[in-house]
Amino acid sequence: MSSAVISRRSRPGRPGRPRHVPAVDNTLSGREQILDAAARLFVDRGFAATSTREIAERVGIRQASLYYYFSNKDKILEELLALTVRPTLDQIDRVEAVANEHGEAAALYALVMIDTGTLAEAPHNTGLLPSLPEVRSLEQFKPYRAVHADLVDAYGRLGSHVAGRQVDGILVAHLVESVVASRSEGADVNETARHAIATAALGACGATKNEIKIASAVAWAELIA
Amino acid sequence: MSSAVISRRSRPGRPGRPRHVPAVDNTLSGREQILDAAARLFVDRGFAATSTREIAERVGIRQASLYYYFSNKDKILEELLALTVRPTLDQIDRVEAVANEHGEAAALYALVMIDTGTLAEAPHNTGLLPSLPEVRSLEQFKPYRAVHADLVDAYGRLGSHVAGRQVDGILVAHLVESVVASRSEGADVNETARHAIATAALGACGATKNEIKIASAVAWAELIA
DNA sequence: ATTATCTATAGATCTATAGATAATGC
DNA sequence: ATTATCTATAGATCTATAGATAATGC
Repeated sequence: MSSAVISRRSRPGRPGRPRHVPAVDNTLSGREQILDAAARLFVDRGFAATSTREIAERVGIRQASLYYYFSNKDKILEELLALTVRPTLDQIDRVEAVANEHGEAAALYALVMIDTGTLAEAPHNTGLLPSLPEVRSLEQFKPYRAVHADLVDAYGRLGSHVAGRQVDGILVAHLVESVVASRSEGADVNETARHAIATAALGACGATKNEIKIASAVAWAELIA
Repeated sequence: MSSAVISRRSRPGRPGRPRHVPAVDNTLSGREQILDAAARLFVDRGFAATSTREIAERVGIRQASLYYYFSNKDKILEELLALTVRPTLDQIDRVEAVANEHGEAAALYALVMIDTGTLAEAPHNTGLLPSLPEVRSLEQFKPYRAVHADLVDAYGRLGSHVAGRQVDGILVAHLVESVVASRSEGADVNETARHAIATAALGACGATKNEIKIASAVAWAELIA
Protein backbone atom coordinates (compact mmCIF):
# COMPACT_ATOMS: atom_id res chain seq x y z
CA MET A 1 0.00 0.00 0.00
CA SER A 2 2.68 2.47 0.95
CA SER A 3 4.72 1.17 -1.98
CA ALA A 4 1.87 2.20 -4.26
CA VAL A 5 2.05 5.70 -2.80
CA ILE A 6 5.81 5.88 -3.16
CA SER A 7 5.74 4.81 -6.78
CA ARG A 8 4.00 8.05 -7.76
CA ARG A 9 6.94 8.45 -10.13
CA SER A 10 5.04 6.59 -12.79
CA ARG A 11 7.20 7.58 -15.77
CA PRO A 12 9.07 6.36 -17.67
CA GLY A 13 8.28 2.87 -18.86
CA ARG A 14 4.62 3.27 -17.91
CA PRO A 15 2.00 1.47 -19.95
CA GLY A 16 -0.47 3.29 -22.13
CA ARG A 17 -0.81 4.17 -25.76
CA PRO A 18 2.22 6.15 -26.98
CA ARG A 19 1.91 9.90 -27.49
CA HIS A 20 1.76 11.25 -30.99
CA VAL A 21 4.89 13.18 -29.97
CA PRO A 22 7.21 11.54 -27.42
CA ALA A 23 7.61 13.35 -24.07
CA VAL A 24 10.42 15.90 -23.85
CA ASP A 25 11.08 15.49 -20.15
CA ASN A 26 10.70 12.02 -18.76
CA THR A 27 11.57 12.96 -15.19
CA LEU A 28 8.08 14.44 -14.81
CA SER A 29 4.86 12.44 -14.66
CA GLY A 30 2.18 13.22 -17.23
CA ARG A 31 0.25 15.15 -14.63
CA GLU A 32 3.30 17.19 -13.71
CA GLN A 33 4.04 17.98 -17.34
CA ILE A 34 0.53 19.36 -17.69
CA LEU A 35 0.86 21.47 -14.54
CA ASP A 36 4.17 22.80 -15.75
CA ALA A 37 2.89 23.83 -19.16
CA ALA A 38 -0.31 25.29 -17.72
CA ALA A 39 1.62 27.30 -15.12
CA ARG A 40 3.67 29.03 -17.78
CA LEU A 41 0.66 29.83 -19.90
CA PHE A 42 -1.61 30.98 -17.07
CA VAL A 43 1.14 33.23 -15.76
CA ASP A 44 1.87 34.97 -18.96
CA ARG A 45 -1.45 35.02 -20.78
CA GLY A 46 -4.00 34.50 -18.02
CA PHE A 47 -6.51 31.75 -17.39
CA ALA A 48 -9.41 32.50 -19.73
CA ALA A 49 -7.02 33.43 -22.54
CA THR A 50 -5.29 30.06 -22.33
CA SER A 51 -7.04 27.21 -24.12
CA THR A 52 -6.82 23.58 -23.17
CA ARG A 53 -5.54 22.93 -26.69
CA GLU A 54 -2.55 25.23 -26.09
CA ILE A 55 -1.68 23.48 -22.86
CA ALA A 56 -1.89 20.09 -24.52
CA GLU A 57 0.19 21.30 -27.45
CA ARG A 58 3.01 22.33 -25.16
CA VAL A 59 2.93 18.99 -23.40
CA GLY A 60 2.83 17.11 -26.66
CA ILE A 61 -0.50 15.38 -26.16
CA ARG A 62 -3.96 15.83 -27.69
CA GLN A 63 -6.37 18.30 -26.08
CA ALA A 64 -8.77 15.60 -24.90
CA SER A 65 -5.99 13.73 -23.11
CA LEU A 66 -5.85 16.45 -20.43
CA TYR A 67 -9.14 15.16 -19.12
CA TYR A 68 -7.60 11.90 -18.11
CA TYR A 69 -5.80 13.79 -15.30
CA PHE A 70 -8.11 16.75 -14.65
CA SER A 71 -11.89 16.72 -14.77
CA ASN A 72 -11.92 20.28 -16.09
CA LYS A 73 -9.75 23.30 -16.75
CA ASP A 74 -10.47 24.94 -13.38
CA LYS A 75 -9.01 21.96 -11.57
CA ILE A 76 -5.61 22.57 -13.15
CA LEU A 77 -5.54 26.11 -11.80
CA GLU A 78 -6.79 24.95 -8.39
CA GLU A 79 -3.91 22.54 -8.07
CA LEU A 80 -1.37 25.16 -9.12
CA LEU A 81 -2.77 27.56 -6.51
CA ALA A 82 -2.51 24.94 -3.80
CA LEU A 83 1.12 24.25 -4.72
CA THR A 84 1.85 27.98 -4.65
CA VAL A 85 0.62 28.75 -1.14
CA ARG A 86 1.82 25.56 0.53
CA PRO A 87 5.47 26.49 1.19
CA THR A 88 4.53 29.64 3.10
CA LEU A 89 1.81 27.92 5.13
CA ASP A 90 4.27 25.20 6.09
CA GLN A 91 6.48 27.75 7.81
CA ILE A 92 3.87 29.92 9.49
CA ASP A 93 4.43 28.26 12.88
CA ARG A 94 8.02 29.42 12.93
CA VAL A 95 6.90 33.01 12.59
CA GLU A 96 4.53 32.58 15.49
CA ALA A 97 7.43 31.26 17.57
CA VAL A 98 9.66 34.20 16.66
CA ALA A 99 6.90 36.65 17.63
CA ASN A 100 6.57 35.08 21.06
CA GLU A 101 10.29 34.83 21.78
CA HIS A 102 11.69 37.94 20.14
CA GLY A 103 8.86 40.34 19.40
CA GLU A 104 6.83 41.42 16.41
CA ALA A 105 9.51 43.31 14.53
CA ALA A 106 11.70 40.21 14.20
CA ALA A 107 8.63 38.13 13.36
CA LEU A 108 7.56 40.56 10.64
CA TYR A 109 11.05 40.50 9.21
CA ALA A 110 11.01 36.70 9.26
CA LEU A 111 7.59 36.45 7.64
CA VAL A 112 8.61 38.79 4.84
CA MET A 113 11.77 36.74 4.25
CA ILE A 114 9.78 33.50 4.16
CA ASP A 115 7.03 34.83 1.92
CA THR A 116 9.41 36.54 -0.51
CA GLY A 117 11.42 33.33 -0.54
CA THR A 118 8.35 31.34 -1.53
CA LEU A 119 7.52 33.80 -4.29
CA ALA A 120 11.12 33.99 -5.49
CA GLU A 121 11.34 30.20 -5.74
CA ALA A 122 7.91 29.50 -7.18
CA PRO A 123 8.33 27.75 -10.55
CA HIS A 124 7.45 29.93 -13.53
CA ASN A 125 6.52 32.79 -11.20
CA THR A 126 3.27 31.17 -10.12
CA GLY A 127 3.06 33.69 -7.30
CA LEU A 128 1.22 35.70 -9.91
CA LEU A 129 -1.70 33.29 -10.14
CA PRO A 130 -3.64 34.57 -7.10
CA SER A 131 -4.00 37.94 -8.80
CA LEU A 132 -5.68 36.57 -11.92
CA PRO A 133 -9.20 37.97 -12.26
CA GLU A 134 -10.71 34.51 -12.24
CA VAL A 135 -9.08 33.65 -8.92
CA ARG A 136 -10.32 36.89 -7.42
CA SER A 137 -13.87 36.43 -8.67
CA LEU A 138 -14.91 32.81 -9.16
CA GLU A 139 -16.54 30.83 -6.40
CA GLN A 140 -14.33 27.75 -6.79
CA PHE A 141 -11.20 29.66 -5.86
CA LYS A 142 -12.59 31.00 -2.61
CA PRO A 143 -10.39 28.72 -0.43
CA TYR A 144 -7.24 30.27 -1.88
CA ARG A 145 -8.55 33.75 -1.35
CA ALA A 146 -9.17 32.88 2.29
CA VAL A 147 -5.60 31.69 2.76
CA HIS A 148 -4.31 34.88 1.23
CA ALA A 149 -6.58 36.98 3.44
CA ASP A 150 -5.15 35.25 6.52
CA LEU A 151 -1.66 36.15 5.42
CA VAL A 152 -2.64 39.79 4.89
CA ASP A 153 -4.13 39.79 8.38
CA ALA A 154 -0.89 38.49 9.81
CA TYR A 155 0.99 41.32 8.14
CA GLY A 156 -1.48 43.83 9.51
CA ARG A 157 -1.23 42.44 13.04
CA LEU A 158 2.55 42.35 13.13
CA GLY A 159 2.88 45.69 11.33
CA SER A 160 0.50 47.40 13.74
CA HIS A 161 2.53 46.20 16.71
CA VAL A 162 5.72 47.48 15.15
CA ALA A 163 4.24 50.85 14.21
CA GLY A 164 2.32 51.34 17.44
CA ARG A 165 -0.69 52.31 15.32
CA GLN A 166 -3.09 50.61 12.91
CA VAL A 167 -1.24 49.45 9.78
CA ASP A 168 -3.09 48.00 6.82
CA GLY A 169 -1.72 44.53 6.06
CA ILE A 170 -2.33 45.16 2.36
CA LEU A 171 0.51 47.68 2.36
CA VAL A 172 3.07 45.15 3.55
CA ALA A 173 1.57 42.37 1.44
CA HIS A 174 2.01 44.51 -1.64
CA LEU A 175 5.63 45.21 -0.85
CA VAL A 176 6.15 41.48 -0.65
CA GLU A 177 4.36 40.87 -3.93
CA SER A 178 6.74 43.19 -5.69
CA VAL A 179 8.83 40.03 -5.99
CA VAL A 180 6.39 38.76 -8.58
CA ALA A 181 6.55 41.98 -10.58
CA SER A 182 10.34 41.95 -10.48
CA ARG A 183 10.44 38.39 -11.73
CA SER A 184 7.99 39.27 -14.50
CA GLU A 185 10.50 41.79 -15.72
CA GLY A 186 13.20 39.16 -15.70
CA ALA A 187 14.97 40.32 -12.57
CA ASP A 188 16.70 37.79 -10.37
CA VAL A 189 15.25 38.07 -6.86
CA ASN A 190 18.11 36.92 -4.64
CA GLU A 191 18.53 37.04 -0.87
CA THR A 192 19.90 40.57 -0.95
CA ALA A 193 16.81 41.79 -2.78
CA ARG A 194 14.61 40.04 -0.25
CA HIS A 195 16.43 41.68 2.66
CA ALA A 196 15.83 45.02 0.92
CA ILE A 197 12.13 44.24 0.82
CA ALA A 198 12.05 43.19 4.47
CA THR A 199 13.90 46.37 5.38
CA ALA A 200 11.45 48.44 3.36
CA ALA A 201 8.55 46.66 5.04
CA LEU A 202 9.77 47.48 8.53
CA GLY A 203 10.58 51.02 7.40
CA ALA A 204 7.05 51.35 6.07
CA CYS A 205 5.84 50.35 9.54
CA GLY A 206 7.89 53.17 11.05
CA ALA A 207 10.75 51.10 12.48
CA THR A 208 14.06 52.93 12.92
CA LYS A 209 17.22 51.81 11.17
CA ASN A 210 18.51 50.34 14.40
CA GLU A 211 15.31 48.43 15.13
CA ILE A 212 15.46 47.04 11.61
CA LYS A 213 19.06 45.97 12.06
CA ILE A 214 18.20 44.05 15.22
CA ALA A 215 15.09 42.47 13.71
CA SER A 216 17.12 41.39 10.72
CA ALA A 217 19.80 39.74 12.87
CA VAL A 218 17.25 37.91 15.01
CA ALA A 219 15.16 36.75 12.07
CA TRP A 220 18.28 35.56 10.32
CA ALA A 221 19.43 33.54 13.30
CA GLU A 222 15.99 31.99 13.78
CA LEU A 223 15.41 31.08 10.16
CA ILE A 224 18.72 29.29 9.95
CA ALA A 225 17.90 27.36 13.12
CA MET B 1 -16.13 73.25 -36.87
CA SER B 2 -15.34 73.83 -33.22
CA SER B 3 -19.07 73.67 -32.50
CA ALA B 4 -19.07 70.13 -33.89
CA VAL B 5 -16.35 69.23 -31.41
CA ILE B 6 -18.15 70.84 -28.50
CA SER B 7 -21.40 69.01 -29.19
CA ARG B 8 -19.82 65.69 -28.30
CA ARG B 9 -22.68 65.36 -25.82
CA SER B 10 -24.76 63.68 -28.49
CA ARG B 11 -27.44 62.24 -26.21
CA PRO B 12 -30.33 62.59 -25.59
CA GLY B 13 -32.60 63.37 -28.51
CA ARG B 14 -30.07 61.96 -30.98
CA PRO B 15 -31.32 60.28 -34.12
CA GLY B 16 -30.98 56.62 -34.79
CA ARG B 17 -33.11 53.55 -34.50
CA PRO B 18 -34.41 53.10 -30.94
CA ARG B 19 -32.79 50.52 -28.68
CA HIS B 20 -34.65 47.35 -27.90
CA VAL B 21 -34.35 48.49 -24.28
CA PRO B 22 -34.29 52.23 -23.61
CA ALA B 23 -31.08 53.66 -22.09
CA VAL B 24 -30.94 53.77 -18.29
CA ASP B 25 -28.66 56.79 -18.04
CA ASN B 26 -29.18 59.45 -20.65
CA THR B 27 -26.45 61.74 -19.34
CA LEU B 28 -23.87 59.43 -20.95
CA SER B 29 -23.30 59.06 -24.69
CA GLY B 30 -23.63 55.61 -26.21
CA ARG B 31 -19.88 55.31 -26.34
CA GLU B 32 -19.54 56.27 -22.68
CA GLN B 33 -22.21 53.78 -21.64
CA ILE B 34 -20.21 51.05 -23.34
CA LEU B 35 -16.97 52.13 -21.65
CA ASP B 36 -18.71 52.22 -18.30
CA ALA B 37 -20.16 48.73 -18.61
CA ALA B 38 -16.93 47.29 -20.00
CA ALA B 39 -14.87 48.85 -17.20
CA ARG B 40 -16.93 47.13 -14.54
CA LEU B 41 -16.77 43.77 -16.27
CA PHE B 42 -13.08 43.90 -17.17
CA VAL B 43 -12.21 44.88 -13.59
CA ASP B 44 -14.07 42.13 -11.94
CA ARG B 45 -13.91 39.26 -14.40
CA GLY B 46 -10.96 40.14 -16.60
CA PHE B 47 -10.73 40.85 -20.30
CA ALA B 48 -10.77 37.44 -21.97
CA ALA B 49 -13.49 36.23 -19.62
CA THR B 50 -15.79 39.11 -20.55
CA SER B 51 -17.74 38.64 -23.77
CA THR B 52 -18.93 41.43 -26.03
CA ARG B 53 -22.43 40.08 -25.53
CA GLU B 54 -22.20 40.66 -21.78
CA ILE B 55 -21.03 44.21 -22.26
CA ALA B 56 -23.85 44.92 -24.69
CA GLU B 57 -26.37 43.30 -22.37
CA ARG B 58 -25.40 45.65 -19.53
CA VAL B 59 -25.72 48.64 -21.81
CA GLY B 60 -29.03 47.47 -23.19
CA ILE B 61 -28.02 47.13 -26.82
CA ARG B 62 -27.37 44.16 -29.11
CA GLN B 63 -23.91 42.65 -29.24
CA ALA B 64 -23.27 43.76 -32.82
CA SER B 65 -24.10 47.38 -31.98
CA LEU B 66 -20.83 47.72 -30.04
CA TYR B 67 -19.01 47.68 -33.35
CA TYR B 68 -20.56 50.95 -34.37
CA TYR B 69 -18.33 52.63 -31.74
CA PHE B 70 -15.35 50.28 -31.48
CA SER B 71 -13.78 48.35 -34.32
CA ASN B 72 -12.97 45.47 -31.97
CA LYS B 73 -12.95 44.40 -28.35
CA ASP B 74 -9.31 45.37 -27.76
CA LYS B 75 -10.08 48.98 -28.66
CA ILE B 76 -12.48 49.25 -25.74
CA LEU B 77 -9.76 48.21 -23.30
CA GLU B 78 -7.23 50.51 -24.98
CA GLU B 79 -9.48 53.48 -24.44
CA LEU B 80 -10.10 52.57 -20.80
CA LEU B 81 -6.36 52.29 -20.21
CA ALA B 82 -5.74 55.69 -21.76
CA LEU B 83 -8.42 57.23 -19.53
CA THR B 84 -6.85 55.56 -16.49
CA VAL B 85 -3.30 56.87 -16.86
CA ARG B 86 -4.18 60.37 -18.10
CA PRO B 87 -4.87 62.07 -14.74
CA THR B 88 -1.48 61.12 -13.31
CA LEU B 89 0.42 62.08 -16.47
CA ASP B 90 -1.33 65.45 -16.45
CA GLN B 91 0.21 66.25 -13.08
CA ILE B 92 3.70 64.89 -13.58
CA ASP B 93 5.16 68.36 -14.25
CA ARG B 94 4.16 69.50 -10.81
CA VAL B 95 6.18 66.70 -9.24
CA GLU B 96 9.20 67.73 -11.29
CA ALA B 97 8.80 71.27 -9.99
CA VAL B 98 8.57 70.12 -6.38
CA ALA B 99 11.73 68.02 -6.79
CA ASN B 100 13.66 71.03 -8.06
CA GLU B 101 12.40 73.47 -5.47
CA HIS B 102 12.08 71.35 -2.34
CA GLY B 103 13.99 68.13 -2.88
CA GLU B 104 13.23 64.52 -3.68
CA ALA B 105 11.54 63.52 -0.43
CA ALA B 106 8.80 66.13 -0.87
CA ALA B 107 8.52 65.21 -4.54
CA LEU B 108 8.17 61.53 -3.74
CA TYR B 109 5.50 62.31 -1.18
CA ALA B 110 3.69 64.47 -3.75
CA LEU B 111 3.89 61.82 -6.48
CA VAL B 112 2.51 59.17 -4.18
CA MET B 113 -0.36 61.47 -3.19
CA ILE B 114 -1.15 62.25 -6.83
CA ASP B 115 -0.92 58.66 -8.01
CA THR B 116 -2.93 57.25 -5.12
CA GLY B 117 -5.44 60.02 -5.77
CA THR B 118 -5.80 58.96 -9.38
CA LEU B 119 -6.25 55.33 -8.36
CA ALA B 120 -8.66 56.19 -5.56
CA GLU B 121 -10.85 58.26 -7.92
CA ALA B 122 -10.71 56.00 -10.97
CA PRO B 123 -14.26 54.95 -11.84
CA HIS B 124 -15.00 51.30 -11.08
CA ASN B 125 -11.45 50.81 -9.86
CA THR B 126 -9.99 50.83 -13.35
CA GLY B 127 -6.55 51.20 -11.80
CA LEU B 128 -6.68 47.43 -11.85
CA LEU B 129 -6.72 47.18 -15.64
CA PRO B 130 -2.96 47.53 -16.18
CA SER B 131 -2.40 44.35 -14.21
CA LEU B 132 -4.65 42.20 -16.42
CA PRO B 133 -2.61 39.46 -18.11
CA GLU B 134 -3.64 40.66 -21.56
CA VAL B 135 -2.33 44.15 -20.89
CA ARG B 136 0.94 42.72 -19.65
CA SER B 137 1.39 40.40 -22.61
CA LEU B 138 -0.31 41.57 -25.80
CA GLU B 139 1.50 43.71 -28.32
CA GLN B 140 -1.26 46.27 -28.75
CA PHE B 141 -1.05 47.37 -25.13
CA LYS B 142 2.66 48.10 -25.22
CA PRO B 143 2.17 51.89 -25.09
CA TYR B 144 0.44 51.60 -21.73
CA ARG B 145 3.15 49.38 -20.36
CA ALA B 146 5.70 52.00 -21.40
CA VAL B 147 3.85 54.73 -19.52
CA HIS B 148 3.71 52.57 -16.45
CA ALA B 149 7.41 51.75 -16.72
CA ASP B 150 8.19 55.47 -16.78
CA LEU B 151 6.25 55.95 -13.59
CA VAL B 152 8.08 53.08 -11.89
CA ASP B 153 11.36 54.67 -12.98
CA ALA B 154 10.33 57.96 -11.42
CA TYR B 155 9.64 56.17 -8.14
CA GLY B 156 13.01 54.48 -8.30
CA ARG B 157 14.84 57.71 -9.01
CA LEU B 158 13.16 59.70 -6.26
CA GLY B 159 13.31 56.81 -3.80
CA SER B 160 17.03 56.28 -4.41
CA HIS B 161 17.74 59.93 -3.68
CA VAL B 162 15.78 59.76 -0.46
CA ALA B 163 17.40 56.52 0.67
CA GLY B 164 20.91 57.47 -0.39
CA ARG B 165 21.17 54.02 -2.00
CA GLN B 166 19.61 52.16 -4.93
CA VAL B 167 15.88 51.64 -4.35
CA ASP B 168 13.78 49.57 -6.73
CA GLY B 169 10.89 51.67 -8.02
CA ILE B 170 8.72 48.57 -8.08
CA LEU B 171 8.69 48.54 -4.28
CA VAL B 172 7.17 52.00 -4.07
CA ALA B 173 4.91 51.43 -7.05
CA HIS B 174 3.48 48.39 -5.31
CA LEU B 175 2.80 50.31 -2.13
CA VAL B 176 0.86 52.79 -4.25
CA GLU B 177 -1.08 50.06 -6.01
CA SER B 178 -2.31 48.76 -2.69
CA VAL B 179 -5.03 51.37 -3.26
CA VAL B 180 -6.49 49.13 -5.95
CA ALA B 181 -6.45 46.09 -3.68
CA SER B 182 -8.12 48.05 -0.88
CA ARG B 183 -10.85 49.25 -3.19
CA SER B 184 -11.35 45.70 -4.46
CA GLU B 185 -12.15 44.72 -0.92
CA GLY B 186 -14.65 47.51 -0.65
CA ALA B 187 -12.52 49.84 1.47
CA ASP B 188 -12.92 53.58 1.09
CA VAL B 189 -9.52 55.05 0.24
CA ASN B 190 -9.70 58.57 1.60
CA GLU B 191 -7.06 61.22 2.03
CA THR B 192 -6.00 59.86 5.40
CA ALA B 193 -5.38 56.45 3.88
CA ARG B 194 -3.36 58.04 1.09
CA HIS B 195 -1.21 59.95 3.59
CA ALA B 196 -0.58 56.65 5.35
CA ILE B 197 0.63 55.18 2.05
CA ALA B 198 2.87 58.17 1.33
CA THR B 199 4.29 57.90 4.83
CA ALA B 200 4.91 54.20 4.39
CA ALA B 201 6.58 54.88 1.03
CA LEU B 202 9.03 57.35 2.52
CA GLY B 203 9.58 55.03 5.47
CA ALA B 204 10.33 52.20 3.06
CA CYS B 205 12.98 54.48 1.52
CA GLY B 206 14.55 54.93 4.93
CA ALA B 207 13.32 58.44 5.70
CA THR B 208 13.07 59.35 9.39
CA LYS B 209 9.79 60.37 11.00
CA ASN B 210 10.90 63.98 10.99
CA GLU B 211 11.91 63.95 7.32
CA ILE B 212 8.55 62.45 6.49
CA LYS B 213 6.75 65.14 8.47
CA ILE B 214 8.53 67.88 6.55
CA ALA B 215 8.02 66.23 3.17
CA SER B 216 4.36 65.84 3.95
CA ALA B 217 3.95 69.51 4.86
CA VAL B 218 5.78 70.71 1.75
CA ALA B 219 3.94 68.37 -0.59
CA TRP B 220 0.66 69.38 0.92
CA ALA B 221 1.36 73.10 0.47
CA GLU B 222 2.50 72.58 -3.12
CA LEU B 223 -0.40 70.38 -4.17
CA ILE B 224 -2.92 72.86 -2.89
CA ALA B 225 -1.13 75.68 -4.77
C1' DA C 1 -6.24 -6.31 -17.43
C1' DT C 2 -4.73 -1.86 -16.83
C1' DT C 3 -3.07 2.37 -18.27
C1' DA C 4 -2.41 6.40 -20.93
C1' DT C 5 -3.13 7.84 -24.71
C1' DC C 6 -5.72 8.60 -29.30
C1' DT C 7 -9.73 10.11 -32.77
C1' DA C 8 -14.02 12.11 -33.52
C1' DT C 9 -17.43 15.08 -32.42
C1' DA C 10 -21.48 17.45 -30.03
C1' DG C 11 -22.88 21.59 -28.45
C1' DA C 12 -21.99 25.93 -26.86
C1' DT C 13 -19.97 29.63 -27.30
C1' DC C 14 -17.70 34.03 -29.27
C1' DT C 15 -16.19 37.92 -32.53
C1' DA C 16 -17.03 40.48 -36.35
C1' DT C 17 -19.38 41.59 -40.82
C1' DA C 18 -23.30 42.58 -43.99
C1' DG C 19 -27.10 44.73 -44.71
C1' DA C 20 -31.86 46.33 -43.12
C1' DT C 21 -34.51 49.71 -40.49
C1' DA C 22 -36.48 53.31 -37.47
C1' DA C 23 -35.69 57.40 -35.67
C1' DT C 24 -34.37 62.66 -36.30
C1' DG C 25 -32.74 66.69 -39.06
C1' DC C 26 -32.75 69.39 -43.12
C1' DA D 1 -29.68 62.24 -45.54
C1' DT D 2 -27.70 60.91 -41.43
C1' DT D 3 -27.40 58.40 -37.37
C1' DA D 4 -27.69 54.70 -34.20
C1' DT D 5 -29.48 51.02 -33.81
C1' DC D 6 -31.35 46.25 -35.28
C1' DT D 7 -31.42 41.14 -37.29
C1' DA D 8 -29.06 37.40 -39.16
C1' DT D 9 -25.22 34.81 -39.72
C1' DA D 10 -20.43 33.09 -41.11
C1' DG D 11 -16.59 31.14 -39.38
C1' DA D 12 -13.69 30.23 -35.80
C1' DT D 13 -13.09 28.83 -31.83
C1' DC D 14 -13.42 26.15 -27.21
C1' DT D 15 -14.62 22.55 -23.53
C1' DA D 16 -15.82 18.18 -22.50
C1' DT D 17 -17.55 13.41 -23.54
C1' DA D 18 -17.67 8.81 -25.85
C1' DG D 19 -15.42 5.28 -27.24
C1' DA D 20 -11.30 3.10 -29.71
C1' DT D 21 -6.48 1.66 -29.38
C1' DA D 22 -1.56 0.67 -28.41
C1' DA D 23 1.44 -0.05 -25.11
C1' DT D 24 2.98 -2.75 -20.59
C1' DG D 25 2.20 -6.05 -16.69
C1' DC D 26 0.51 -10.24 -14.87
